[in-house]
Amino acid sequence: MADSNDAGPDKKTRGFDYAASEAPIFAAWEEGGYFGRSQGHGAHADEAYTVVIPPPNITGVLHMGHALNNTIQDACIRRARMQGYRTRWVLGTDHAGIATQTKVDKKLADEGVSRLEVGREAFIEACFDWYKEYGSTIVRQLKAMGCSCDFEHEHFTLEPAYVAAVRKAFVDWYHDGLIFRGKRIVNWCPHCETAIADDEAEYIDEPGHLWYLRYPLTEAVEGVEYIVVATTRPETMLGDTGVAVSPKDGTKSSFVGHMVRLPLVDREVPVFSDFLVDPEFGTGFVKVTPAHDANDNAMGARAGLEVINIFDEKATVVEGFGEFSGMSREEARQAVVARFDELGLLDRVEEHPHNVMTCYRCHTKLEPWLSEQWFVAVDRLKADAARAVEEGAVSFYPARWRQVYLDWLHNLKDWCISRQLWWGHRIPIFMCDACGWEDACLEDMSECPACGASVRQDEDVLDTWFSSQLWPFATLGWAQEGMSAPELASAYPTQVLSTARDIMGLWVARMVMSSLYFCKEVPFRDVIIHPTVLGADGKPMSKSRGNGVDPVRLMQDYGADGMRFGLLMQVTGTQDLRFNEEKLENSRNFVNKIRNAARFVLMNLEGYQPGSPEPLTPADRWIFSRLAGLVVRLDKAFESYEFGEVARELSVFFWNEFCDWYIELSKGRLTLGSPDREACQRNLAFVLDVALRLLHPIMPFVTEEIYQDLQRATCSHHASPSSEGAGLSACSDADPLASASQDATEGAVGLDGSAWSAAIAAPLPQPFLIGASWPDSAHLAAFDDPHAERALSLAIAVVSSVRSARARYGISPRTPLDVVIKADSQDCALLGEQQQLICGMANLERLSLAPDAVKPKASRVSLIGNLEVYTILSGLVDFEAEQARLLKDRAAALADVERLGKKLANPGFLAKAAPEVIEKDRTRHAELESLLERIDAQLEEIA
RNA sequence: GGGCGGUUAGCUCAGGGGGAGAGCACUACCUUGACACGGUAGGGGCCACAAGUUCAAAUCUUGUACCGCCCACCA
Repeated sequence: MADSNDAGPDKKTRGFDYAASEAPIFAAWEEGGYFGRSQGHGAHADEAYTVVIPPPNITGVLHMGHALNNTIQDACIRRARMQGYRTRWVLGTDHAGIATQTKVDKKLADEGVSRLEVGREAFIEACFDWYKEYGSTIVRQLKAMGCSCDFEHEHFTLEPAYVAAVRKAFVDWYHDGLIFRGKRIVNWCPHCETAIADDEAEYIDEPGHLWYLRYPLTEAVEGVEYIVVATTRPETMLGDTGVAVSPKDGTKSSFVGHMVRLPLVDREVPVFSDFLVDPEFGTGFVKVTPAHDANDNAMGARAGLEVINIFDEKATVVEGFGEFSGMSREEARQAVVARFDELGLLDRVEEHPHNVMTCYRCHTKLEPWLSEQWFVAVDRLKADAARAVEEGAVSFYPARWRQVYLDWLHNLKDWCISRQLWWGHRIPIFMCDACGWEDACLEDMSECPACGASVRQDEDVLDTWFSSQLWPFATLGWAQEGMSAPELASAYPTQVLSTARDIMGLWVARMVMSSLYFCKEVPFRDVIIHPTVLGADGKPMSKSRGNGVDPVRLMQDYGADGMRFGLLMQVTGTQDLRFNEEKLENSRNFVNKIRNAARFVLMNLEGYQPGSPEPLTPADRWIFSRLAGLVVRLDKAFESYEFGEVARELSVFFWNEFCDWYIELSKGRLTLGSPDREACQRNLAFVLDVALRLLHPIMPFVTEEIYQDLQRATCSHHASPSSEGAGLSACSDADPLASASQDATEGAVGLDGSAWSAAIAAPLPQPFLIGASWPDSAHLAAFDDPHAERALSLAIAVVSSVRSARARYGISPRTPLDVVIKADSQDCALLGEQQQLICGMANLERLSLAPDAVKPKASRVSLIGNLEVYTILSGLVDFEAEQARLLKDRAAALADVERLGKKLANPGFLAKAAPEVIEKDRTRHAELESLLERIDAQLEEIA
């Protein structure tokens, strides 16, 4: 079939059609109305929990970063929904100015027309067409992932309400003096013919040269007739209007105030000093070109230098420069250098690798270019944005991003917001050429309010981030109703924002700035900066590297659940995430394990009688206690957004505790006629039910599917298969939760019963797990049982040691064995309670326990803490192997005894260590010593 | 040039002041009525290096090396 090509060579292709099983579940949620603002229940019924999605670009398709980020958000929102918050995950896409314009440009070019030929209006129409055709791709992919966004209210940064919001923001800032027009150096892309923000520029390392040029002084200074400047861009000398030296450089102070005669252009320019000059670099003399370098511009402004622009918008030398006029940047460079050489003014040339700024879209080298642009003055805004974080109104996870955010703000300069594009929010500035009137207007203007002449609107559009910064509140009705919009009044600020670190400043900080200004409120409480997903080679995924992985393919191969779990498992505090597909195999296997465990439980529920879970056996008490502890740990991990921790806890509990031990221990109790079969059924159903709830935020599909089956299987009335949904209808009046809840209200229910119902029962029976309640750790705490946990861990150790003995001596698991355990009376009692359990799991004929037991003949000993476990080996025993094993154990024990002995003989340790630590080490030392003695005794017996 | 992160089993990575962990891979056994995308039992590591703090360091501090990311005005 089709999957044979792109599946890896060593991949086991099972061909399970995950999409076919997941899609109907998603459809059922959608029909059930779970994706809008949820109603809320329980303690948090009045609290809103809102998340806004970082709007994907309409040019984008789902990549691994999205997959991770949206899994994180969905996990948060699903858990919150289950906890009873009134949740809503706001969805939408970004018009992505340059990115989209580039795509549409290309599309038109393929059709043989240019943007300029079709005109502005038609071009924008073509962009909207493009959006309609491709913009929803990523939304479909989010659905495939199981994301529980509010799909019915999808936003777009160029929808009418959003356009109004952007316009209002611009007008308000303009009238408050925060937006101004200025002639400044911007990063200009001569290919796209637009300004590019600093953050949008990409740096590439390039081999280059440092040209040393001689500038003759108009009169010699201390016998020196010319000075030498070093430059990587000799062509810009055409626009030089000064030469700067460092004020710290005493050797050059005598030049300050003198003039040099600039070659080629016959211009006299002054030598002056400025702190920006690094005396160590080059010759210490810096040519200053105020029109073509940001630093030079700053220095020029301080020194009052003339600003001479030598390039037009295509970076071609403008008129007035003789032979150089009309040349490209590159031609001009060659020509200038050649002329200097001819004139004997080229001092020398050095190799000089350097960073050059390139356009992130077309990778043309950017030209620092003086042009008229609109700016946002950030000083006032950034102070508030910094304070919000300093005072804890916004928290970062992991916390160290806080400093990165503050540093970014600290270094923030005025923000160039105008772009010379067509696709985007057009700047709402209207100008009258007749009388000079100008204003920012909410409504389009056609005639001048001052003189009645016709007005024109600024041609430029706004930087995409200008609109993105309004995202959290522009999507909630701000433009129309301000802060009294229902969603803003009741559900703002949003709870958590999850994003990649590369847009920390670009987007996160700007949202804080704009929200504080317009809403007088932070936009979100918590910011999750998730790890960057890297390729298997540890490098960022990219097409050119070919190390990319397609999440859509991953969902085909591992299911959405498998991908989600596998991704979250790899989220650990701080790191980049080197994506490891093996982990997905692992989580797919986990999904399979869950399915099979559920199948086991379900196939054993015949004759199920509803009722409360009762911890009757040590195993029951143990698994209930583990479950109670699990919920506490999960809550803590979720609250600190430690998703890897969440995934690991779930896996250990479900697989290593529930499946490996509890289910195995249940098997004997489930045989027909077993006295506690019904209790065991209820307990299994209970643990499975709680586990499904805990797993659901990460693995929504399987858990929902099983939940449906579990409800049906535990439904006492075998309720009528209803007509709703595609086979997912629930028997709502007979699910285990409803039954439990009824039991509880009938009174006279024991502690455990009420704990169950309080812990998991929703106020109303929930037909879908997505709407069921999150287990309450406070109520489950009634199941906490350290005694049972210790008892089971002891029993597990005994069983493992017997199995180990079998494995070493090749004794079949089916051969029953006799075991003698020597233990103190306390442990004897503990193990005595679990005689049945141990015999069952280890397949023992007889198990005897006594404080004074002696080693039986032909037995193999294993020592667990204070226990001596003698497995009687009736069959063939290889005593040499046994001796080797004992010798190895002895060496290990001896090393530990010596180390601990030294420690305990250390007066410093005894004086300063915590008493409980000393006590623990003493105990362990004693244990080890007795272990050694016993090993020696064994060795003697064998020898 | 600044800042941050990483260096732990063959591989990918958790953990984190007092007995080295997981998954994969590997070895042996097991097709047992949930699951071979499985089970049981194993083998495998002076936790990058060096100094320091401490009674005690894989864990804290500092430094070094290497890998990676982010920011920056070196003409």
